[in-house]
Amino acid sequence: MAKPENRTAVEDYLKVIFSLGEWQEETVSNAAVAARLGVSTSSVSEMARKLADSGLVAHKRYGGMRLTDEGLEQALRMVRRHRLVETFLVRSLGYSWDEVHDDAEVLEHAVSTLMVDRMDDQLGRPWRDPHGDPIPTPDGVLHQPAAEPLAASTAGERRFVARIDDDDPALLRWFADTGIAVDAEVVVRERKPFGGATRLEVTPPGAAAGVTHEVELGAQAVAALLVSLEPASPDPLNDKGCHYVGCRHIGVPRVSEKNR
Amino acid sequence: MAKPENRTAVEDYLKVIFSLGEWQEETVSNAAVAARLGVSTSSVSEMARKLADSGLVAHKRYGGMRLTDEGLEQALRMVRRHRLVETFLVRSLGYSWDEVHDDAEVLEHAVSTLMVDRMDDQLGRPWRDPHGDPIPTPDGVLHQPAAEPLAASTAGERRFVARIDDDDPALLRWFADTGIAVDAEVVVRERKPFGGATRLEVTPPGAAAGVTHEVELGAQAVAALLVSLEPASPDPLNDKGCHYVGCRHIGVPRVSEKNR
DNA sequence: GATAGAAGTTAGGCATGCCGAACTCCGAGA
DNA sequence: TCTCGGAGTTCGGCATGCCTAACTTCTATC
Ligand SMILES: [Mn+2]
Ligand SMILES: [Mn+2]
Ligand SMILES: [Mn+2]
Ligand SMILES: [Mn+2]
Repeated sequence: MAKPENRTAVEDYLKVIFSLGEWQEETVSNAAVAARLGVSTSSVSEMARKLADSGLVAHKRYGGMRLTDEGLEQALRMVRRHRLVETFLVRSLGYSWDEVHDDAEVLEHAVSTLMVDRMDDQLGRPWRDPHGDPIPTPDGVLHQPAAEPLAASTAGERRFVARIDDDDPALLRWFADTGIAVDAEVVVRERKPFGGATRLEVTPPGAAAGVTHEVELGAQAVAALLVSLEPASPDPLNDKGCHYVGCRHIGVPRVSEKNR
Repeated sequence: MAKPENRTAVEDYLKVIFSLGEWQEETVSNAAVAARLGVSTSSVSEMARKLADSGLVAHKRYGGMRLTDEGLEQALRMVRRHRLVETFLVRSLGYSWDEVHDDAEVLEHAVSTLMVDRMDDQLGRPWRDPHGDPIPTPDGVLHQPAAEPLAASTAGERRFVARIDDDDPALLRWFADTGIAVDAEVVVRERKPFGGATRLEVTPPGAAAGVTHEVELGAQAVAALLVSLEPASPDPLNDKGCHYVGCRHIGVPRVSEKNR
């Protein structure tokens, strides 16, 4: 029987460090990683040293840590796996978008590169997952849309839902019920003060023009939405393959086998 | 991040004990398990005690071990996962039959029951995998075809390929080239003595009647083939869902959720 | 029936990854 | 500048699962 070669701990740490580091601009605190992974800070200290020894993170004692280029590359590879798996489960196996995250969390450590390639082929090289999160390219570049929290929008502004936090399945189901999905057009009608509700006029994606309805979102729902000023373009906008204007590129492009 | 809940070691041991135990009729030796898993016999001794403590195997000190009903049920669940995953990789992701085994060996420990169900649905409830190995039913019964080693057939006898050992990818590719596949009809032309070659007349599955060719198999190739006297029936033969005459049923049928 | 060697077990260790408890650093406020 | 509390680290332990080496048991043969 083939041995699983358990790298799942390292892989999970890299993913968390990546996502906590504001896409690796900032240094990440020990405590934040511990909270996200649900482990103790002493465990994080130990792993930080191991990752530093392997050259995956830069770690200053009593300071935080930050991914090295090598660590970033591996983190992006895991993000790609996670999001491709989620997309596959939804599009090819009939999962709903609230069911995929936990399964993907396990599968991302188990799928071979062959399987990743086959899923990618079958899905037609998707560029984002069911929640709008961009899928890093095979050569390790993440196209980061210029999206900001819905909380930053004020009454009267029109936005497009770009990404939806997939942490809470119940919230995702509620969003589905209310027509809030990736690419939905939303106009902020009212923002009640002091953490009050936000009223939106929602045009679900693909709806006939003018088919809108109103939705009232609580703070938790608002926090789960990232919106962009301009809609996503189904086709790439330029030769870099960007689907959003003002898209940032994260990661050191890996030289593919062919180009070497 | 969800924790992987590493039960892969236990799962692999159960599978091996199952397959070595002639479908759990006999007691399995420590050394055989060690050889199959590529671990030392002392590791097997330790695991044997743990499995016995969990009630998954019956283990007599210095004697062999044998699966309990509970252990058999779990082993069959793993076999089902392995073979369904292989079938899925071939039919839905374009793997060839020599590529699937190693990937399935990892994935079988990672797929959720939801994913197993969805794959099963999408594949139309397959009853055997790409190598002809029967897939245990969801309620834990394995329909074991009455197949015997090709080595037991003598010149002049006609057989149908029922199962092909998937251990050696190179051998599988060679079989594919020579038209030997599950459901192929073979007539033994000659058996050379002293471990010599076996000459077969092969009718590949689905070939027009009379389209045959000759193949000469070495001992290793012969050992990889299980053949049956009568062809498999694509549709179930009876209300038990058997696809072969003389099919044996292994495993204690689990009462499904609905029937309880 | 004795006995050597094979088969199985136990003991002691290593590696990973986690924990709580105790210690150390560091910087913000007095 | 001093200090104190929170963040970070180290330490000893636990659990898995594997190993080698030494030991025990079983049995096949004489
Ligand atoms: Mn996810
Ligand atoms: Mn996602
Ligand atoms: Mn297999
Ligand atoms: Mn297998």
